[in-house]
Amino acid sequence: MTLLLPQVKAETLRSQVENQLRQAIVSGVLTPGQKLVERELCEMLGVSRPSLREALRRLEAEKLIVIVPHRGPEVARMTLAEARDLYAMRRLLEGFAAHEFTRLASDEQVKALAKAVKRLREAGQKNNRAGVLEAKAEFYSILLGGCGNALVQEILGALLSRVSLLRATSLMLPERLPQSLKEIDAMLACIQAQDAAGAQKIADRHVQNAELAALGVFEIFSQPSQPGGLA
Amino acid sequence: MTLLLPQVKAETLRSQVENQLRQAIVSGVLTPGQKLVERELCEMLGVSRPSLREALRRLEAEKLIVIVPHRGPEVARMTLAEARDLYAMRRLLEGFAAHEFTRLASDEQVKALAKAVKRLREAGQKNNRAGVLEAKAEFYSILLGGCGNALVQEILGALLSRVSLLRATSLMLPERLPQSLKEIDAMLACIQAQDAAGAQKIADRHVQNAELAALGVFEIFSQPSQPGGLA
DNA sequence: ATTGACAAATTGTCTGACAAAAAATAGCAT
DNA sequence: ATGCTATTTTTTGTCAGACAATTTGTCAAT
Repeated sequence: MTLLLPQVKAETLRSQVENQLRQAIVSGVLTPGQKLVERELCEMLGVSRPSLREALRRLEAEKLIVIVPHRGPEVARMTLAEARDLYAMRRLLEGFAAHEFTRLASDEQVKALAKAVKRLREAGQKNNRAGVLEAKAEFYSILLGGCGNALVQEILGALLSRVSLLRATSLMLPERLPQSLKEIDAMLACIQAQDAAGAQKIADRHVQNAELAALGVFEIFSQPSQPGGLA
Repeated sequence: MTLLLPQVKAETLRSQVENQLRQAIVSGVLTPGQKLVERELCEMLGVSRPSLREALRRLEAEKLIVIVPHRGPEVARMTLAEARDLYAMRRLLEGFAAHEFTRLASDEQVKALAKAVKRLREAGQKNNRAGVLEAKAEFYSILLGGCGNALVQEILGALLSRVSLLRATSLMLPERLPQSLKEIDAMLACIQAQDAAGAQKIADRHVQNAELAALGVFEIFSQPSQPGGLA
């Protein structure tokens, strides 16, 4: 009789901690290079050390944090080389996803994608930052969900999380959005025209342009990575 | 004065446990679907539950094990669909690696690759199973190390671990080795001839053929996945 | 055979503890 | 004051023990 709407939690405490920390990292509340002290996080999140440490291990495996033995965890920092590698992977994987989506997606999925693009454009015109991010997430969700390969979804999802370790990306949005929208429109057109190769090429170039924009400001925001700075 | 060869451990206990379990899984000592009971593993490895559980979380993030809340961890099983997705990724990533290796590798790296191929062929002729696996690992290590993208190395490494969850791969070796060697030889030839596109194409086809061989025997070894078998 | 209640086993989580390593501090010599 | 060394403090790595919640296994009753 006690079952009207149970199943509301169903989530283990550890996974909640994991999600909170992940969210804090990708949203920039915890910044790259920031040291994470276990005891502080425990108090902050209201959990015990074992639960916290298990969550940290997951995030470490995702490369969102780095744990040096006996020195503790800190939010991962990305070097320029790592950023380049990451964008190269994105080009490969997003190109693949666009190609396969074109081949395999149902009419409904294509329509849903078009709808997401429309919402993206509207949010962009209104300068609605949160709306843009949301619509973009929706766009990726549909694209990856419809490309017929769950692994791409999994891997690219992890990569996109890591992208947020570059402070550049969120700052990049304003200027590049119009150009970005044009590229996405072109991609959608190819998809609707069943031009898989074209969609792939555009997706590839889209990421390439995003890379140029992001890495362009990389130097400016370059964190004091190694203590080798000379006078 | 007590320092002739310290630094032998330098490794945290948790990471040792992690490595031992990973090794046990990829080598088939722990078989897909096998239930892993925490207490048993603790006794077996001589560590406490917290250390073990942290190691399990890492392996869970690598998708080598699955942990269902309140039901505990077990060695991951791969469905046919997952295997297909995985091979599609391998085609993409190994093709990319071959392409970039051709472009970027130094003469020394190309020579080292040729040497690894030679060792692979010799081990194959002697029917030396362990030698083949070792040479193949060496081959991949050089290829990925020389492709100029550490991320590919990281991701493909994880994928190759998962491949061993298909019992097929190790059993597949005997018959397909000659054909496999021919393909690798051809790839090496393209690399030496600076034909990046050719090397990529061959790498792609190589993985495709491996997929056919592996998935061909998939049905035979198909584990009792879901309890939905009807009479 | 199916169902249901009960018992056993296992996981999720917490507390407390301690050695070892790293970081911070103080003290000393220059 | 500056730089180096030694000591204290902090933090992590690891363990033991405990307990509630949940799943799994057992067994009787219909």
